[in-house]
Amino acid sequence: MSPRRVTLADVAKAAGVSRTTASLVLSGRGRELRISQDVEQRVLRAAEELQYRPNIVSVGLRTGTSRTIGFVSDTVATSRLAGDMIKGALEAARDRGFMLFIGETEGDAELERLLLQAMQDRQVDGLILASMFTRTIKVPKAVTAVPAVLLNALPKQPTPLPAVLPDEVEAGRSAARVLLEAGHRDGIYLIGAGPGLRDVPRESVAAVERLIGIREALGEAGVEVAGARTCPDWQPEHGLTATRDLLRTAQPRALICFNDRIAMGAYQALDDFGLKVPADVSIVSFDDHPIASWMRPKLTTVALPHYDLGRKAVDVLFAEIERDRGGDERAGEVHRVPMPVCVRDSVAPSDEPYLVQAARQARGSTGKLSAEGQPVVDGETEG
Amino acid sequence: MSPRRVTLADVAKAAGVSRTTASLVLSGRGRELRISQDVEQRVLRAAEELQYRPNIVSVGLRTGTSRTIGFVSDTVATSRLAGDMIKGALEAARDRGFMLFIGETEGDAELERLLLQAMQDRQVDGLILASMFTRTIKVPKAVTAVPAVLLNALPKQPTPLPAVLPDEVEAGRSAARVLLEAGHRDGIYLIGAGPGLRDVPRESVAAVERLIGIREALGEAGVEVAGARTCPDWQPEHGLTATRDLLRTAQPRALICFNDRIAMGAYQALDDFGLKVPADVSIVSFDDHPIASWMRPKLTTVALPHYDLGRKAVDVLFAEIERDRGGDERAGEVHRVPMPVCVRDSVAPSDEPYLVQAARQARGSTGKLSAEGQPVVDGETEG
DNA sequence: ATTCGTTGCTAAATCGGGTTAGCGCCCGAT
DNA sequence: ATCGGGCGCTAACCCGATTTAGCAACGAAT
Repeated sequence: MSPRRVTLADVAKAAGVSRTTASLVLSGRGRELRISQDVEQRVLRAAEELQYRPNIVSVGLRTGTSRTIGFVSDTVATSRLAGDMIKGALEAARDRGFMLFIGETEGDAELERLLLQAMQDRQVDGLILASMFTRTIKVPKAVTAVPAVLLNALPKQPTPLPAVLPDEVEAGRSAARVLLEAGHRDGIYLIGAGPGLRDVPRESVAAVERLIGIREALGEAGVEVAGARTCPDWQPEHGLTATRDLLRTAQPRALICFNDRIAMGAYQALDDFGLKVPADVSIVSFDDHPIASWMRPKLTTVALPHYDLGRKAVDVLFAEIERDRGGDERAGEVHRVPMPVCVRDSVAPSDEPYLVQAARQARGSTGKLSAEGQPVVDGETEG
Repeated sequence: MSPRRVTLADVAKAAGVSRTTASLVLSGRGRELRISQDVEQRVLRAAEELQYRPNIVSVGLRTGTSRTIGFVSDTVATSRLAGDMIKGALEAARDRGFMLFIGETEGDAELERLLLQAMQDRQVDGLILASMFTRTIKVPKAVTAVPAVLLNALPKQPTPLPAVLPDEVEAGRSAARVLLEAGHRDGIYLIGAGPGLRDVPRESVAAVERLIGIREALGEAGVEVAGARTCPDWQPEHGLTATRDLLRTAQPRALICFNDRIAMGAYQALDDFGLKVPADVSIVSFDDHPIASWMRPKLTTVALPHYDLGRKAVDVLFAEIERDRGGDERAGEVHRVPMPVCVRDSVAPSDEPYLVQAARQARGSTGKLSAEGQPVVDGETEG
């Protein structure tokens, strides 16, 4: 085995002082407690020479702190997307000298309970409860004992826990703006969700919020969504069939795909119909999945800021730990992290001059409106 | 704040016994140390009623164990591929009641040193040193103090550390076998590396080993590689250009791509030349990247068993911890984890009857051999 | 009646630090 | 000379467990 670790007692002996004195010097309280310069120097020298490092387990026992935070997620560690969340959290924690415990629950409540217990048995200073995709979660009551933050998730019941989430509404606005700024005003279709706020996959917070943003930004520009196809699950094959279906009856000039996997299917459907991206159809999407930069042409997409989410969660958690120490009570705020646009090659300027578009729109040759003012989509109106 | 945790002293008081007795009963040594049935029952009941859980930090201080292992990698947590490695490790550790510290070094030696220190300060029971892609690494000397295992990596200097790696040679054989069993004997080309063992990307252990396996399996069947294109980096664009280059001069019947990203590029190149997968050209690849099941047709590929690698690393680490306790010395073994074939839709049977192939081969119309018995590839022979 | 051995339990030390209370000592003031 | 007080340091307790050494009570053997 290895040689025994150097302890505070070793340092004290080497410096010819008591453990107390050594402890005071090394924790920086020497000045305050009137330790002489001479002794201070001796202790510091001894610690340096012996390469003393305090045993955090011991400190933890005495002070109740472990310089460790627990990162519990449903399955975040596994997905590349969300792996970046861990990376962000890891680095933010490291900046403060903290380590991360990682745990996955697989959505199993019992496992989650066990995991939270195991972490509290190890005296974690705080917890991050992360979700792989944005949604509402039931907060286990075990977390009340320790400062905690929700990451990429909203509490199902009202709790005083802060939450950190991507700013999906603003992302929706960004996506719309990308098309508007390229001059698109007509033939903009949605693939994956919409046109109504209820036309979304089950439990998808992101879908609703993106949709709101899209409709706001388009609405402010006086542009209507020409139509939409909802996908039950946001996988490439659904993007493929939905887009194929669309192309049989419509001639889109631009697609807003609700994520990159759907966009991948859309690319293929367009290819099947002999349409070129972006010359014939511009595409903007969400997530910035790694695949987005592999597709040809490279996909313009509004990125999920996983890394930033992870960092932010740790920042918020430390604030939470701080105020827990202070004894303050405060309600859980919701923090939104901006989603940046990754401009790549899938959006081209609309070649149709603005005035022509406007005239066409006035004549109502596309983007017909139903009685309720909602775009008519293949006979279905928003519910 | 929360109510104080229940301690052993609380349990002892409730049961009307000393802390010692409570400890003995709860650690299962009651029988052995002649504690009466009555007292045993009282302690167990008290612990149950108070919901006692031992404080692992305290146990750690006394026993020097923390029921925790450290998982240090260059950047493993971030990549989806390798995220599964963590998942496997996580679950294997959990099965034994252990938690995982995660750390990323980004290849920075100083950061690595700090991280290993931070973990040892927290009394980890063992370390897993993981690499994102298979390669040789310099083992930091800080790890000698604690049991450790290399994951997806080989030590640069000889060390007594065990290593866990994917069985790439056998994977190469598997890939070749997939084609052979589909009846392919001619026009098999490699994209990404080869044909010689030195025609590989820098530092790529996987390339060399896959190549060995491929050549062995083909050789045993009396089949020669028809040609190869080496890629400096295994990205889709390189697969695209390499395959395009190949198609200008050759008519492959099957491609062995050295990973799925290359295969993705190959698909596109074949499409450019109007060739269909698998009708015109069969493709088999390596890694089972998520993209493999999104491609159309779905890609047949030999999977990197990330999950199993993670599990295996933990198993080997526990064996290592065990023998460290026993005081045994043993040299670091290399453990190989099988890479399973994912049969999907990119390989079709060769439509050429076996006898015709054999006859053609006998006439030497393809697969010419150089003097050294190596296939001639566009004027370059193996070095 | 003393000695010895079990039986069934507990006091006390230990791990490695943090923290409180207070001990000598020297100096200046009364 | 005596007292008070700042200075510089340390003894001792604490955190929550494990573990060693040993104590009382009782019965059996000498």
